[in-house]
Amino acid sequence: MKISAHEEYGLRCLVQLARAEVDAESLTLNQIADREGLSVANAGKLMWVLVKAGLVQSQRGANGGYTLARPASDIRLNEVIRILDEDTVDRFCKTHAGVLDACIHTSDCGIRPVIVGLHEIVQNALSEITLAELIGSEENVDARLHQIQKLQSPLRPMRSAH
Amino acid sequence: MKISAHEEYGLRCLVQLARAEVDAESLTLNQIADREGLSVANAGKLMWVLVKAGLVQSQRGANGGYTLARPASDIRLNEVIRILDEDTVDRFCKTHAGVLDACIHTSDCGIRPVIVGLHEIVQNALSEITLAELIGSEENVDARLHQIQKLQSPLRPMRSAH
DNA sequence: AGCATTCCTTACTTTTTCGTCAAGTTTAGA
DNA sequence: TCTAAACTTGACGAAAAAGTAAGGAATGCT
Repeated sequence: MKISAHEEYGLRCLVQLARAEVDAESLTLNQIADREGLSVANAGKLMWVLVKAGLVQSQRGANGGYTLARPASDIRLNEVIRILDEDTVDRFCKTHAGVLDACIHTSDCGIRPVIVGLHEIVQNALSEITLAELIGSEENVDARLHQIQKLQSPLRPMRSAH
Repeated sequence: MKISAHEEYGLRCLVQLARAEVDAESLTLNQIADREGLSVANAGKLMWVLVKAGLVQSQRGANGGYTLARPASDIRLNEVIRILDEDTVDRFCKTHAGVLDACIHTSDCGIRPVIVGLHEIVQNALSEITLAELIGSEENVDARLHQIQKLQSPLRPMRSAH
């Protein structure tokens, strides 16, 4: 259960754009790559994904650059992650079926809902955070995260099934 | 934000052992591999990780096999995932620092707490589920997951920082 | 004791993912 | 129109993950 390089880098680039938005500036590819320690080519490919998804606007030519398509306060992290994931969505049992062609658990599978449910939980948590909230100081972001986490109340155990 | 093959397969094997525990039986490697559609070699490697971590007990020789080291109702999924992750833990900014040696955000980073916080949220959700709860019917497991998800109350927005 | 069964361990091959390079296309300004 | 800045795209090579194979060691049964 880890976050991929694509996801993290994409998120970082968006945060840079969110910071630039405060001053109504646009960022060039070189600026973004520099600030995030990425190669220009890699950052370019990453930005293209975000542009294609409609999250970022690009302006070509001299004095061009990238800007957020919407205010940072309107962009929620679940949308960002969904875009950067893209391909990994929709393959639950299908890809991890092992040697078999079809999932061996098609009839009554205890694993599938766990996989799906976990993704839902993560998406749910992410939808509570906007890009704008990430440009604050580290302490603020940290506090925000723990605020979300605390609200997961303790649960009554479920009766054993069978 | 996806689950690796290791994690899913490992979880599946544990569920098989949990089912066998109900009848106080032990499962051989071939049985596990068969039921999960994995190659024997691959399942063997997987089981070895679980044995080493103390989650599973193994008995060599004729009539040998694998059994859970503890009752399934005592094994929570966060522990399972943590074991199967192992190597991916503890590398937040460090591994994804891009071209640079050190994280470019060491001073005041908005991304790091997000990465860490997300893992905590996932671990939190997982700690509410035990292996025993996964051997029920698919509907029960699904209901259980949504029960957890529902308890994430809506949050008040955090004031913008700066 | 010897044999069959089963787990344990190491090394290797295949596949996927990640990152980079290089060439091409579009735009803005002099 | 010409030039430079900037984005776009596809192909390539390196690194990591996933899966495979084979030999070794322990246990129980006859």
